[in-house]
Amino acid sequence: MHSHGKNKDGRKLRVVTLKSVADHVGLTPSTVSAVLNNSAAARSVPEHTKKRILAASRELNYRPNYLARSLRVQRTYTIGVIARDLGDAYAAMIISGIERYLRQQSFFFLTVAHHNDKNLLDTYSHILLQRGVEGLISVDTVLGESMSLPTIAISGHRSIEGVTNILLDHRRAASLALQHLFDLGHREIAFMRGPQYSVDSADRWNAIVEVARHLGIKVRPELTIQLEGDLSTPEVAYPATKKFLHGQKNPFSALFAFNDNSALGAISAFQEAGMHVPRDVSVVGFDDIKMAPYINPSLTTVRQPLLKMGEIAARSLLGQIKDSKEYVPEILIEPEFVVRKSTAKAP
Amino acid sequence: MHSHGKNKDGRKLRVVTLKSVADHVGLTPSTVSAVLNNSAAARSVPEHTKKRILAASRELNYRPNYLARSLRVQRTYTIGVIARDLGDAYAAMIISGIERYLRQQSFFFLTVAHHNDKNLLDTYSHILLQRGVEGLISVDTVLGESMSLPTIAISGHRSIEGVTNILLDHRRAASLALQHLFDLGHREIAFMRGPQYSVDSADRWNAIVEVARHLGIKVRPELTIQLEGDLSTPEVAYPATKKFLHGQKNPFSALFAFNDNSALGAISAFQEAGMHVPRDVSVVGFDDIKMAPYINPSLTTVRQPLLKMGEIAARSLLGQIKDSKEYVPEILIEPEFVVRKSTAKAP
DNA sequence: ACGGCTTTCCATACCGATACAGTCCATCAA
DNA sequence: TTGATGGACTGTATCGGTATGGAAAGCCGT
Repeated sequence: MHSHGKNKDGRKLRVVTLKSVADHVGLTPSTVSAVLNNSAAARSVPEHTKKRILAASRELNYRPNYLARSLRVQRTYTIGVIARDLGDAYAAMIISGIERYLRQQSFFFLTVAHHNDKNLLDTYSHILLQRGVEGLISVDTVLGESMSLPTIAISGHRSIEGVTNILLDHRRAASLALQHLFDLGHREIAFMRGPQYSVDSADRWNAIVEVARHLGIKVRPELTIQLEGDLSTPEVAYPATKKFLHGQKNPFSALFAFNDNSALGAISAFQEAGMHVPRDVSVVGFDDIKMAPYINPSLTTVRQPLLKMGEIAARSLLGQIKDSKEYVPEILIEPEFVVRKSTAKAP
Repeated sequence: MHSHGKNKDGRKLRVVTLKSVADHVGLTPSTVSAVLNNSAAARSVPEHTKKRILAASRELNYRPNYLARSLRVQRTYTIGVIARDLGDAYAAMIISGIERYLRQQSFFFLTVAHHNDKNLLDTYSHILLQRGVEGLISVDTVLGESMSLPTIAISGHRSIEGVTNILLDHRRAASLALQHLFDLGHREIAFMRGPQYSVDSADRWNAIVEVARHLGIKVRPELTIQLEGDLSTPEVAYPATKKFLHGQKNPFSALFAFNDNSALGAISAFQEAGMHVPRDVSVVGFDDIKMAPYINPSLTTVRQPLLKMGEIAARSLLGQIKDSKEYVPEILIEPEFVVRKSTAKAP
């Protein structure tokens, strides 16, 4: 049996505590603490004593107890991250971006996934609070009213007093995609609408409608594919597209998919129906996932800088926590457009 | 400006503490604590008093301070998850599986990413310890010697006293893939070798070599593609495969890729070189990522149940922590084989 | 009337740190 | 001799809970 921090008797192994360091140098915990934290009181401690303390602390390999310290100073250097699901690439990339920034700032994070369950979301918000997180980042999640902590919502799409919204400039995204298709001569374009639960869906859709009108492109209900289900797999779009194709009378020469995954599902369906992409139908994706250049045909898509969005969220949150920077209600992220081989001149 | 847990004067908002509940019912914190925790001492508290306390606690919306309680009882109900990178699908799926199990058990987890940096890994192990995690799960990471906590290594591939290794049965995986190719008539097969840093690489390779010998398939150095870099994108394999094809004299009719991503990169390279998959060359992947059925051609692959592996890791860890179950040195996970359209009869 | 037994609740120590007021001693000026 | 000053620490409260040995009050039997 392994020791697991206890000795053979099953008793807890004595850990190095502030007191043990103090005993070791023949001083009190107060003094040692003052020196180790280089606090105001440490000014009156002579250099040689400081050296002794530091040496002992290193020798004994002292590590302050996080719980005790946090309890005392009321800081945890921890934030909470709330996402729908941790397995999909969207959340994973954002979390990765968050991690990248937090790492530099020596913050940590607790992650929870609410799986579209309102109760779970509520419970988790409370538990995270209880655990002393100093701020929250939510990912593609509608939050309840007014959090009692600094909060950043990534693609939260709901303005809540005190919550900073980080969102992609969907108008610009729609504009990039549609202008590209327009320039290639496409006029009859099919569109995908994301599922209700994704808060990105509505904004994206509104932007599309607006930009389309501006360009004189019609958004026909018959040419609209409504998605339902898990966006993190092409599966979401494959059957929907098949159904859409079945008995489709209106001609169309392009599809603006909801994301790269759904683009992939749709392309599968098109190819199966004997349509060639991009000769017969052009397809534009959204996200620019890592695979996008390597699928066949490589995907023209709107790049959403997820890693960056995560980083910006973390930076902005810590700005409020550490430097008590004023909160800004909204941060718009600029998408890029990547032209590859899934789009071509309209036939 | 939002309130953020403080009132307008910037003073801390009074939180509901055990003491405030006690004051409210005219008892002491001890009594209230005993009742709320239904501890041994609560047996001697009469029913009506208990009711009063419970009611007050609910009315005031009392939530015990996690830090204080944890400090006292020396439990945090938190584990640490150590991965290389959080952005790639491999880690994301495993973490998702971990989350799924922890959720049921009301445990939480802190995540750290070491980015192949040995120092960072060491630092993080210590910080996680310091933060009182009750156990660790590492993902595709070589750990140092003997952790002082219950530890599960997913694809850690190194036997360390006290650490439970969870790993895919690579022999079985290789056998499934190679037997399939063999049955299709392939004899000259190209193989990919994963990068050094991934601890999965070596085991996988050894399994391949062994199974190949058993089947009478030659593993030629000239038909081996060594990968370096980020495994989470097809990019890792595309240039390597191009280079491999360039001036390749030995004929081959199939490729066993390192994972689905690299399979995708390789297929891209093949197609660009005018080779048709699977007519000219069959490709077998590894992992069965969500896209696998939807890429073109859909991918024949070894399915690695990542979600399940995460769950099993979490279950096994909590088994040791909560129920002090005996630790087992190794848990072997069975792969499945999924036949799709990237493999065909040898030409 | 008095020791013993319940019943009901409380005082206190403790977890491991930090913050701040206070003590003790030496030195120095008046 | 006395008071002031400064240097080098220490004592104690505190963060917000939990565990445990008592303690006060009432009742009972003899």
